[in-house]
Amino acid sequence: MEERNYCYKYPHPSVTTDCVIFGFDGVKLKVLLVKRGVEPYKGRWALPGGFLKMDESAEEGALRELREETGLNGGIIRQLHTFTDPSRDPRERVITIAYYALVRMQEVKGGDDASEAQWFALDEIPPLAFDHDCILRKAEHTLRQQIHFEPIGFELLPECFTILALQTLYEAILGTKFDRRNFYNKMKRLGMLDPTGDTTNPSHRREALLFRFNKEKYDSLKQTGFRLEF
Amino acid sequence: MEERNYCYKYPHPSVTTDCVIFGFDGVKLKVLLVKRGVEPYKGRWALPGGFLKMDESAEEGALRELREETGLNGGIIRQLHTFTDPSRDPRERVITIAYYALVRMQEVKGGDDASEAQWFALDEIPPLAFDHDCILRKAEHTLRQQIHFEPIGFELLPECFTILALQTLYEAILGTKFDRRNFYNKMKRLGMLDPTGDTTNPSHRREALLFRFNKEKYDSLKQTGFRLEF
DNA sequence: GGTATGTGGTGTAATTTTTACGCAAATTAT
DNA sequence: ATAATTTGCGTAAAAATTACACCACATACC
Repeated sequence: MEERNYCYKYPHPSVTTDCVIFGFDGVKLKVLLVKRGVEPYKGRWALPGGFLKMDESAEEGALRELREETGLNGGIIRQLHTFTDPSRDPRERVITIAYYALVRMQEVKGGDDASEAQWFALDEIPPLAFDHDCILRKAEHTLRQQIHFEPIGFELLPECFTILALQTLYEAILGTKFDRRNFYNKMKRLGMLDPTGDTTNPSHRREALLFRFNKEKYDSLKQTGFRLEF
Repeated sequence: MEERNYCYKYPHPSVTTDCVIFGFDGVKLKVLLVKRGVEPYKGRWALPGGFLKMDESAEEGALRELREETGLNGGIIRQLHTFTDPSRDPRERVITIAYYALVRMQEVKGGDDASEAQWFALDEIPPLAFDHDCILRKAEHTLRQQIHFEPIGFELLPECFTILALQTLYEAILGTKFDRRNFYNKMKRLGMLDPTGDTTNPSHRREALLFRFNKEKYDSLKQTGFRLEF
């Protein structure tokens, strides 16, 4: 028989965490999904996540599930929203605390053997388990809002990048186009990009300068009441 | 004996909601607190809130608790953050889903007889129960961020207000000072304020024009990719 | 080699927005 | 009446945004 040793005077909901992991392949924004191995929604793609343990905070739980399911380690995750629709899980009352994160795809071993984790472009998302499409849309929206204030975009790029790569990323997130030269000038004027001195390997026509994000400069600018805008 | 009829295979945390209710008295930002009548923290001030029922969403639960504890009815609440520190409640594992809202103090019957609810200025907050001071600080920060994008400030003002009242509110929220004439010009240029034709009663030197927030105009402007800025 | 072509870095003039004020009318205390 | 305050409106200077022009570099092709 099944044991049910945890008893309460009043009913308690289950609590899970889910993570929306964004990546950028140089052209498109991508999201990391895992294939569910158990019911319900067995075989469907879903956001990595799972049940919260009693001795860990939600953030710790989300990071643990992420490590277990995708091999991703550490990194910064941000709380997105808590989804509480009483019928969002067909089994029982489950509320989920959703997080989102931005990672460098380059640093994640793609298509691992054991892992059932896979990157999907945002315009090619398969049907998802539970209300995960709703969570994903909320994360997209929040990312778009957030990028106006904080330089979180740099977390998606390799340490050294060209201005064009940065512009392409911002265009992918915001769904707009910028004038190449104005974008260039704006980034230069903001002064948060340090030239590395290196250039790209000449796969394209002309070599482009590589830059690095200067977080110290950003932090000092932020203190003097400055706003990152796009 | 105490009954414990709700049993699970794995331990479940308790889930509560808490609300940070902001008001504006024309000079300062205020927060609505309630005095706890039960242990733990009996007699201390706390955010209105309570345990989530199994058949209601967190938003519904937060609104219900708000009604029960402060008499406040309806209105818009926004999810703030979910607090999950395993030791944030001395009794057992409790996570809380925090909301915040902006209400017109004028429409709330102040100092009710039965109710133990009371407004406090943000710089005169008493010691709070649990981690409620942490929740409050987070709400302040989020409000400051939010006010840059959405015209939520109008929810704190009476339907008709002077430009000066609006400016005082923005200054109270953001902690800055604006030039009176520039603020005036900016609001006029944005075109979201409709003159009511009326003026204030002449308690002050000169009568001031009363305006009304034009939500339709704001919505149409937002569609054309406009940004509210301060 | 010489020419065409796509890409990368820099500059600049026109326009718009922000900032810093001036000023007069309305109202009230003295 | 006079002084003091508050409100409404305007305007010139500074700064930011926008829309481009221009040339250097690297490759492809003849």
